[in-house]
Amino acid sequence: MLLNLSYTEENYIKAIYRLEQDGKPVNTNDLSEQLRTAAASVTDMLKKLKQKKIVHYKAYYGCNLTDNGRKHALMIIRRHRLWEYFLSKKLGFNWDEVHDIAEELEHVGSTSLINKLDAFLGYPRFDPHGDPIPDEQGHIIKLQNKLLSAVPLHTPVEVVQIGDQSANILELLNEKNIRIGTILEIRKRFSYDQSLEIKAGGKQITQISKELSQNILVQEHE
Amino acid sequence: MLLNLSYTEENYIKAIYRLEQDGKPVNTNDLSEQLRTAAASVTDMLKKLKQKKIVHYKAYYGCNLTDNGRKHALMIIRRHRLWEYFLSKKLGFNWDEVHDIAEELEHVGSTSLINKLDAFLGYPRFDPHGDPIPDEQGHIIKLQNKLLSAVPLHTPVEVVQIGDQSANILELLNEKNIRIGTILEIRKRFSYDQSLEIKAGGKQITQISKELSQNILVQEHE
DNA sequence: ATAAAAATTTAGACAAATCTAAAAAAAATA
DNA sequence: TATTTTTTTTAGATTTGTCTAAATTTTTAT
Repeated sequence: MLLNLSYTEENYIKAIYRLEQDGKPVNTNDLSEQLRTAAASVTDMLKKLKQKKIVHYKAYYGCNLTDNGRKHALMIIRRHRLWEYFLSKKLGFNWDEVHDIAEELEHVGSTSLINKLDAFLGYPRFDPHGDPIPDEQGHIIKLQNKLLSAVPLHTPVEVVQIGDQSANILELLNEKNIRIGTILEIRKRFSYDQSLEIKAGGKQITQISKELSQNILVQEHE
Repeated sequence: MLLNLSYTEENYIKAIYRLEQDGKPVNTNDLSEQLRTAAASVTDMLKKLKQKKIVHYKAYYGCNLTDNGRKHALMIIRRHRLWEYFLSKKLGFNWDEVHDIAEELEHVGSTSLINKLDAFLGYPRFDPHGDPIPDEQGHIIKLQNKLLSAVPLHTPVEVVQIGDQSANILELLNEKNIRIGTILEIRKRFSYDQSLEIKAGGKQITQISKELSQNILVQEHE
């Protein structure tokens, strides 16, 4: 049912999916930045993906995934997140090491491989960063998480997801002993740079920059 | 220490390693057949691999792996066989389904991935087809197995390895209930086509073609 | 030893994905 | 609205791995 796509095409689809979250069309320039590829190359690829009915594309307007394209995206994400779970839970990698390896493994396309891996792992619903794993049909749990930056003072919240997947952010969070499940509470908010002073895990006090606070997703804690 | 190679280059190295087993130089034509690629393309690639010091190559003569090339080959084989073991033992695939998937997984190059996978699997020494798995240093157990075609009549032997890895042969062996560990005994040998009549697993009588008998490796059974 | 056959390499072309530089369109600004 | 700036596309070139057809070298057979 789904076409066989090249490694490169899959990376474009993933990037479009990521940038598309609000329904608006995705710019060529934003895509070119996301993929670190010249804008001219992106234009070429978008024409190709249009031909394959993976994106809607109009010159000078931008692109969106078709229903079919979105299915592809969800399958790639499913593969990526299942491998991340495997690497972290079975092979003992740290959560800040799994992303790059999963980035390669996700392109191995066999459907039966992924479904058997899913079963082997016990049908996990979230990857080690707290992101939901789409099921075999491409259904994905929608979370109503808040950004830490939007949480009021003195309200205990639980870390449930990290927005950015770079090794850099995960290294920083490790340093501060913040991981999925950690309870946070904001003590002060500095309006000068919108940085925060928080209590992490019930005792440790630490400073959080604006950028970081916009990449930590939390839920209320009882 | 080892260079980063493309998917394609790795496939050439694997094919050369396979054809090189007896130390003699590998012909361009044999390689081109093995890889299902035009001989002219093979010539081009051999020049490139020579530049990268992966093969010794002289025009009209043939090629051999350098010591460095052989190290690469052993690492690719290590990755392939560890994935085959994982697919078969952990995910529950049949042994005739694992080869093609491992063929893709083997190109994911992370060394720490493979070493952690090895540990997770308990450092297995043989893959599901009975082939030895090279260790982290590239050491590989040399087996002195016999081809079934070379075994005398009425001598019980144990299947320890399958030479050819195609799904076709494995399907045929499944049909005949022959797998690693099965005890075989040759009952008759037909000189017309060198086919065999054998007893498999102590009771079942079945016919084996010459081709098949040259791809079943066995050891003496007590 | 010489001619015929087989194997291998060279030459030139092609497809995929990329690039830079220039042109064109859309958006922002005056 | 006219002009400038930004974004996007077109044009033409590059790299990797591939192909076919022709030329060359090696091997085989007469």
